[in-house]
Amino acid sequence: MPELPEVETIARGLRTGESGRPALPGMMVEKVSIRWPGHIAEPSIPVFTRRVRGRVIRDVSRRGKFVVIPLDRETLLIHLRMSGDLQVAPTAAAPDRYAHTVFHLSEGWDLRFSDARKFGRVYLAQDPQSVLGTLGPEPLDPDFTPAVLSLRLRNHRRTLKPLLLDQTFIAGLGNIYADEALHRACLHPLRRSDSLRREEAERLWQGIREALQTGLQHNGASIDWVFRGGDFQNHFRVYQRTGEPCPICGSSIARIVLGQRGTHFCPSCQPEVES
DNA sequence: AGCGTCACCCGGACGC
DNA sequence: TGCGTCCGGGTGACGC
Repeated sequence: MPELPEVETIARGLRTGESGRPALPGMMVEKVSIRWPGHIAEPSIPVFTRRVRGRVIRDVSRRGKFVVIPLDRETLLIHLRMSGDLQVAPTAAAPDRYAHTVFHLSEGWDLRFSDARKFGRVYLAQDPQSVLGTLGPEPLDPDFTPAVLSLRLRNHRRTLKPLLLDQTFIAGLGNIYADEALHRACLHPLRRSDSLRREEAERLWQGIREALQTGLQHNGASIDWVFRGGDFQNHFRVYQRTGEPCPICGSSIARIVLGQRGTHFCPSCQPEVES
């Protein structure tokens, strides 16, 4: 489940090049191999194949959990979902069995979208806003102030944890960083969004920023999906630490299910009543 | 309208 | 070995 820090780490690597692999900007897509049609969300496969051919990659960036690749015409948008990974590899090297979509680039290089669980999606859009338009604010953007978060929280009467996972509320958080952010903010995941006092909303803002920035410093977390490099998984405070001691107070980390998602928290640091 | 819940898409991991 | 179950991001259906 690549979330904001993992997607950002992947996007940076593709933009600048890494470990002997070239940077993507400036390279041309000579053709695309689609081994599993379900990967292509839009447009249709024939149209996608035709329109992407001959395009030059201008940049690689990120919006929410999307990898955004502007071409000289149109924009390629890739959502990695659960198990997706993007790698640059020599065309001559055998692709792994999950490389369902492969862009053959200039100079003998591939951009490979490997995705074991096939949840990922590729979009080719004239206007990237048609795909990204519903996303909420970027949590690390300077415009995302505590006041902005506070206002958005009060505009809903929703359970905190599922609200943090709602990409239209805030873009980029997934299960890991939502749990880690709530723990840092000392807020119970069942709290109602409109019940937070100003000081609590500020704590949540801080918790979100700290969790994401710490994840970024560790190049993201490597669990479940094939992702090399990141080691934030060794620094989780609550996520997937059910029964283990809270790093702050030593209490046993609890796990509940909220909105069909495993939710990890410290019952002592994150009391259900106002703190 | 806003909210919560659930099914669905997949296949790896794991328990029995 | 071979089942069954769990997990999860995002979307859409449904009911309140």
